[in-house]
Amino acid sequence: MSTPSPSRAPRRDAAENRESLLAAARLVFNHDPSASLEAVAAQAGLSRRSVYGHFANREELLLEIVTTGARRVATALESVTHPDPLVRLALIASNLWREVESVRVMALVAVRGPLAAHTAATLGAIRANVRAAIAEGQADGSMRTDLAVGRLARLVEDTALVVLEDSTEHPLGAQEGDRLAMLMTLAVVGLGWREAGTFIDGRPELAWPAATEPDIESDRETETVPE
Amino acid sequence: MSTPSPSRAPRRDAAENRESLLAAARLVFNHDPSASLEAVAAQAGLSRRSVYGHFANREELLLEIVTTGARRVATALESVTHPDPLVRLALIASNLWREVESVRVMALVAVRGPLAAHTAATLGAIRANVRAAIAEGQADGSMRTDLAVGRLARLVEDTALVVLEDSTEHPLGAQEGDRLAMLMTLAVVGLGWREAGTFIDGRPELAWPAATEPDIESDRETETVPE
DNA sequence: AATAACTTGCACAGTGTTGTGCAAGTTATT
DNA sequence: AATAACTTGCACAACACTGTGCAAGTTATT
Repeated sequence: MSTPSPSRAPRRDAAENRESLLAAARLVFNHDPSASLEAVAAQAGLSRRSVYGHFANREELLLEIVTTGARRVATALESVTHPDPLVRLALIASNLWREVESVRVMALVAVRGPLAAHTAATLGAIRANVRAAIAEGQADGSMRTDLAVGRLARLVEDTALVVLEDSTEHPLGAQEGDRLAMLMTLAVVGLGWREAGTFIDGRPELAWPAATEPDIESDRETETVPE
Repeated sequence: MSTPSPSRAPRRDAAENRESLLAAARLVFNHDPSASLEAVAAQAGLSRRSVYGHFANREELLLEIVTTGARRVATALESVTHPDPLVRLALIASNLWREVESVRVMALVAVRGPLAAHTAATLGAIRANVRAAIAEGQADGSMRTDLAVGRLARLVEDTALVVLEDSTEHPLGAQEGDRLAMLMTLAVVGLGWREAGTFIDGRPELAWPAATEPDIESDRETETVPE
């Protein structure tokens, strides 16, 4: 039943085209989530008609992008573990930024749009992780206790998205964005800005990974995040 | 030239219907910004056809809602003046919440959607106000200086919108929302959570206005913002 | 009661999209 | 070189919506 018999192996370029379409869709939808399939196909260098050779409908295409993206982010983030809940949160923020930076708009769609319900399951693990870290931080006194866990968790999430949104219109270097994501997260959970800054600087886990080629731009001051 | 002569005064109910349509549009579009005029008309108890008796097209209707809304908010906020820039920011956040609470989604559309360019002028005054407060706060050491004014200003704005968004899905009492808006704003500009809390509690200007009818639900604790 | 002002319902044109069928073409695989 | 796998272009139906014209109705105003 696995090999009906009178057929041949599927062509390899078909798979490539499928990937082209996915890549094109990521690009185009990241610019305008409600773009037409015509636009996507054009970007992929294919015809609109052929889209339907790979995906049953628009919905399915969209869904594939979003779910694989969500899975990618989820696996990257659920590996984050650290005894200190503040560090854990900061690491989550940092990793999220790195993963999602290049597909910001789609990420927002995935989280906000009608597909939110579908990604909720995949992203549930992350959410749980954030929630747990906050509960722990509230318990040990390192995070604010004037807001309920659930609300605070959502505010933390949304704040991460804010950084993404803002950087969409006002670009930010990878490193600056990384730091900003952490700073904002810490701010929301209750740390004052000096506290947050020294906290980050004091933990090697939160440091920006040293360049592979040693100090190639070590003369560049990065104390502050420029506009 | 003001009264051509062979006509009559316009009917009073027409103006009412126009208002009904605007109210309906606010309601419906606030639920789904891309809803059809059919839906709007139905909500107003009128026919789709009659919409065109009052507005040239969809765009014009949308525009009227957004611009009058923006004007309303702008006039409410530009009157905010206070020597202390922190208080000023908190007041802006607080007033914004009160003005916009009931039309959250439309507010987001007005600020984010394609009409953003149109409202930008109206809301420019507020933005300038926020920016000025931040610059002042940075100068006198009451706000963080690790982020540039422009970026910080945008983050403050976006954070206000986050509170609006979150409260759309997870409703919040008027007073709780008010306080949360202030807390988040202060957090973003650098205050630790205890600092922010005592700051708000220490300024009568930032207190929730006393009920007109004395303590009608005074038994309700509102120290914390529930989920 | 007369009449202008307004509303309504219907029909219709136009637009932009999605999704399908099919015949003819191109291309990878065997 | 044969052939299945894939792409393409075109035509077509369907849908949901916007905007307009018009004749017939209803209602406020005078």
